[in-house]
Amino acid sequence: MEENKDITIYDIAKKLNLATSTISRALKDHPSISEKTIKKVKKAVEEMGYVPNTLAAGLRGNKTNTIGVLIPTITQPFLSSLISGIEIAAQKSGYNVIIMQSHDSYEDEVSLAKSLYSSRVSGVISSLAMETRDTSHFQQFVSNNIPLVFVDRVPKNFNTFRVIIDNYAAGYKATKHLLEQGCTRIAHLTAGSEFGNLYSERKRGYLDALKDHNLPQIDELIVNLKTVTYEEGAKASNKLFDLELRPDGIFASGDIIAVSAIQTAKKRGIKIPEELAIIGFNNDPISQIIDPNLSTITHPAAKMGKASAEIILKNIKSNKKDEVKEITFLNTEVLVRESSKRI
Amino acid sequence: MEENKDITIYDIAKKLNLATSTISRALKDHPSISEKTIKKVKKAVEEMGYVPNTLAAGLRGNKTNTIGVLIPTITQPFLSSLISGIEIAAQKSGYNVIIMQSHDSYEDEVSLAKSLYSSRVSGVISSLAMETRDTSHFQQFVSNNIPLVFVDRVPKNFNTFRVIIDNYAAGYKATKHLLEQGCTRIAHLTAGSEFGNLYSERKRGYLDALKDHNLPQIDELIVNLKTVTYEEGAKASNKLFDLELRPDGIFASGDIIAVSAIQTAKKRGIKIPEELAIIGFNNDPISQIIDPNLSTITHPAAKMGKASAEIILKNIKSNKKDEVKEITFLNTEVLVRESSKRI
DNA sequence: AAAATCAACACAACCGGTTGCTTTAAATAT
DNA sequence: ATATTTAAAGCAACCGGTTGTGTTGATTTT
Repeated sequence: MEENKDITIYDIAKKLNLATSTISRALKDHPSISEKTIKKVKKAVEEMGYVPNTLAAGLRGNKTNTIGVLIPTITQPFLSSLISGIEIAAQKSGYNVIIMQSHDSYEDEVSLAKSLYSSRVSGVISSLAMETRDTSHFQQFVSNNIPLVFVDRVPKNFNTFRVIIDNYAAGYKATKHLLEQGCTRIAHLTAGSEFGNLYSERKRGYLDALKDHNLPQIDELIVNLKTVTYEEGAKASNKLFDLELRPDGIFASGDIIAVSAIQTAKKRGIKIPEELAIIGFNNDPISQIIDPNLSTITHPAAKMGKASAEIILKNIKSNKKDEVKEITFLNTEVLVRESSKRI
Repeated sequence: MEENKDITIYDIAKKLNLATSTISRALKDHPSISEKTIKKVKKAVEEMGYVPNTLAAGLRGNKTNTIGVLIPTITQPFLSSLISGIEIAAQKSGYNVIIMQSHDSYEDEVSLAKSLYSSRVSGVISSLAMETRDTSHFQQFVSNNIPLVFVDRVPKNFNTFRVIIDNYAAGYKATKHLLEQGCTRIAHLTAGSEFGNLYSERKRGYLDALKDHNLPQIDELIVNLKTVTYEEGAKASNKLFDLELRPDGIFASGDIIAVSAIQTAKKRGIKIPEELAIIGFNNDPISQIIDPNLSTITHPAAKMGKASAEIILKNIKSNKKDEVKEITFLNTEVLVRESSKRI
């Protein structure tokens, strides 16, 4: 069992009769090392199969070239695209991404945040867990000058970078679109809590759009789902379809819910979009698979990831702890497809 | 700008008039530290807000409690579920997961493997990039006793752990199912290379099933896609539907392709499953959304991730470098839904 | 030719835990 | 009362790069 010890810069230094500091500097093309030596070092590195130990470098320099991402789950299309966007931007700058899933649990989020801090990530990007109300476990990053970006589901009162869409405007646009298609009884399928001001903002947009078109708020047309799942969507849809006065339009705050509504409606023989126009939210892959194709609101996941990563990269080692951090708004668009196209 | 230096065990040692070694041991409930001292230390840790530095610990101990995952992308449902499975198992044992995407590029894979090695991960789980032919960049892990698990798309000749499904059997089962539904001209939509023996194995199963049912291999019914995308699926499907003798069944080696085939067929007015039975592969979410629902082969992503992680955890620090590593096979099942149900 | 300048590299402390070995003091044995 | 064992904690090297400060010999300046 030969011990396969790692090659270190000490081994290279010994072989070339140089100091470790010279090796270290040569590897980063430091100007005070001669061309000749740099070449010699790099050749030896190649031959001996040296691989730098980022732990040692990180420990000494107190930085790790790693961005931590703390999100509810990676299996949702929106979030996996978000990560992908982060990852591509990070990789381009030589940064790695370490991903942790809170599974929407507050307890896990707290513990994982501590773990991220322990591993001395250079920056953190997070989308809050559904359960989360108190966000003080993120304070450690700000206090220690580790750039922190909240994305999509963000806390309201926390002075750090935020990358979001204008959920209010998006909700307004979605509803307005249905109104323009001639809908007069528009239902809204929403979810979860008022925290994270995601669904609640969309709902606010929905309500204001109605008001601006002189339509009343009808409470029985607004259904609040416990969880954003297909099953809950079907349950809520059935509730709507059982009403004496059925809605002629649905704005669902998520594509899964909208798809569920479409299929539930189809089972009942309700014609889409003639009798019922439906618009979703997110532009998930399923929105293009469902028949009829689902109209939806675009949610620029990859762009949001990219923007978040770039903010992190720009603010690493900036030492502007106490400044007011900007909020980045990304655009959403109404994507009109078959499920809502009446005219 | 107050310098917010991290609290270290030195700070705690100083405050309590103890040695750093005592602090370190107290934090891990070492038997040679008294209960009283342990309590005192933990209280101080709490009060002073000490957070351990895993870099330092990792450097000293040459281990990091981190599992590296190197896969083509995380946006495919199969792969994001795989990661999720890995992550849950890892988190349970106090391990973190660092994820890197090769984007199916060989060059990226090589560079990311080096990066994973640099960060001294305790284990590596990888699914090969499409482009990859040579896998010698993974040798460094095995040589240094870092457990390596290949999952799903695995190399043939590399003595390390592998977690896979029996793609041959799955391809056979899928085809057999179509045969049992009365299909006699079964097409096969496959993809990519012969390397990674993923699609090629499924195809072999397809061919053997035909043979066992005394049906000939018809080359015009076997279409090889360049990439596994909706568009390529549509193109291939149209090619099939343009044939003089159209197929009456399609076994598509992926749900996206199958869904694409369904929608292409529907556009042409081909009745599914009456005129054309279709079965996919993976059991992606879209398979339940498409109308008619897609029959498919289950691909136990989360289980495969869990199994991979458990193998890593079991083999960390085992020092059995030269042993023959086992292959883990997970089960697949034929999931019969509407798209293939004729009887 | 002596002094000043500079290129190129060496020295050694440092980052923050971990761990084998030693020391100290209290408890037990003789 | 002395020797022996044991519990509890201290000492210091170590992991592998990084970096501020020195050192040396060669080149340039006056």
